[in-house]
Amino acid sequence: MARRNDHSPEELTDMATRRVLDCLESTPASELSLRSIARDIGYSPGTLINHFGSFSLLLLAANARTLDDLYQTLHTAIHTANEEKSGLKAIASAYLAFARQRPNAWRLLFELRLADDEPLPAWQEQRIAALFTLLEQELLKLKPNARVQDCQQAARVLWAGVQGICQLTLENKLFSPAGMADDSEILINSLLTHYLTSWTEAE
Amino acid sequence: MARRNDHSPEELTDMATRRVLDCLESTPASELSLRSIARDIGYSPGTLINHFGSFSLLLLAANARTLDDLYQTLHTAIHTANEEKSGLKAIASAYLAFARQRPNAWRLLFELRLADDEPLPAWQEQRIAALFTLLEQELLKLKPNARVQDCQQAARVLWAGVQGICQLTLENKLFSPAGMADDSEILINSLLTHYLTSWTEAE
DNA sequence: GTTCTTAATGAACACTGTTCAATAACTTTC
DNA sequence: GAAAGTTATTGAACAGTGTTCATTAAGAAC
Repeated sequence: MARRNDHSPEELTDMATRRVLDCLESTPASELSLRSIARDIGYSPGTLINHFGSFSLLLLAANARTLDDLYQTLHTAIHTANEEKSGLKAIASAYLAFARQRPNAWRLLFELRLADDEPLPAWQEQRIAALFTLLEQELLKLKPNARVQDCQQAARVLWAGVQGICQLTLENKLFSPAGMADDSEILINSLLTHYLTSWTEAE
Repeated sequence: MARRNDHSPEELTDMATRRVLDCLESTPASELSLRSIARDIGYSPGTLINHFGSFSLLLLAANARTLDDLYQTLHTAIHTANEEKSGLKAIASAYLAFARQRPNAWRLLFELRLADDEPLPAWQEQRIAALFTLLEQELLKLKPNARVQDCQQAARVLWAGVQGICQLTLENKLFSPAGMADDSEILINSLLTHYLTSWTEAE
């Protein structure tokens, strides 16, 4: 067969990544396949490989969409903060809700490991940096005289901590004994409250 | 071919799981295959399926060994604690060292997701419960009048938090800006110090 | 020594991601 | 407008995957 030209490259990217995310609504990432995605959008496997470079890079392109959605979600969540619920807690809640609502797409964000000779593209790093900036700004509000480096560090500790809680609860790997409050919302709240109490007071 | 009987079932389990862990020393879990493991130990793929039930369950059996090693490591680490380094920090350090030393085996502990109709076997849950107990005991030492449920909850928050830090640094996904102290040891220390400062004082 | 049980197998199945020569539709040149 | 050049798309082939299953023969039971 020969060139068809009934979709532009941008349209192809859009169709393929959208199809990936649609599948992830009901199917774990491990059950996706290049061939089924190609079949679904009416192209051959080779076409997708030509376009994205590899199946992994197609998934990475889908991750970019997820990251954009996530950024939007967290960004608007900040405005739901009030005197009882700090911006950071609002962000964390929104993050947990996002992970719960789209567990497969969210997991793929962290599961996907590229080959060592394929470094993470710059556009992906920028998206993640933007997320961290969101956190750092909130931390600075909480402790206006904090050093920039301390905010950066605390942002990473909290991010990783919340990430761990979301992940382990999603996978049911916290094995909470009966009688223990184990809603991840409560665990996250405990993490933020205790950490920030000491962090804002320190020094 | 017919039955060989030159290895007992226990020996077969031992050979196969050991081979899996040996491979993980130099190869990520995603590159393992049932067929290569079978080839390496001189059996057919079908034999391993007969014995373990599926490739995933073979990996799960390998995870059991890793969990046992991890428990031993953490258990002995407690004794390195002194007045400057609490038992919890000693455990966290040992945990990080373990993850760094055997990243592929450590990752497999969390990556492996069984089908929904294959619940985690009891012997696996017991191993994980033992790890949590280790933490809860240390927390009780730190705050002798704490309620059991609070120790259980704090153990899970800290475990998940340390887990998140280990994972994200191992995957290089914290994108630490220049000038920020980003050694995971420091991040973990920040998490434990701040969280525990507030937690032990609370109420 | 014969029957019964069962561990182990190779072949088959339906997949997978990736490569690549062949193709035909567009684009450019004359 | 026709010929030459470019390139998106393809099907077929490749080497691999996990799993199933009838067939086999060694060991156990009688």
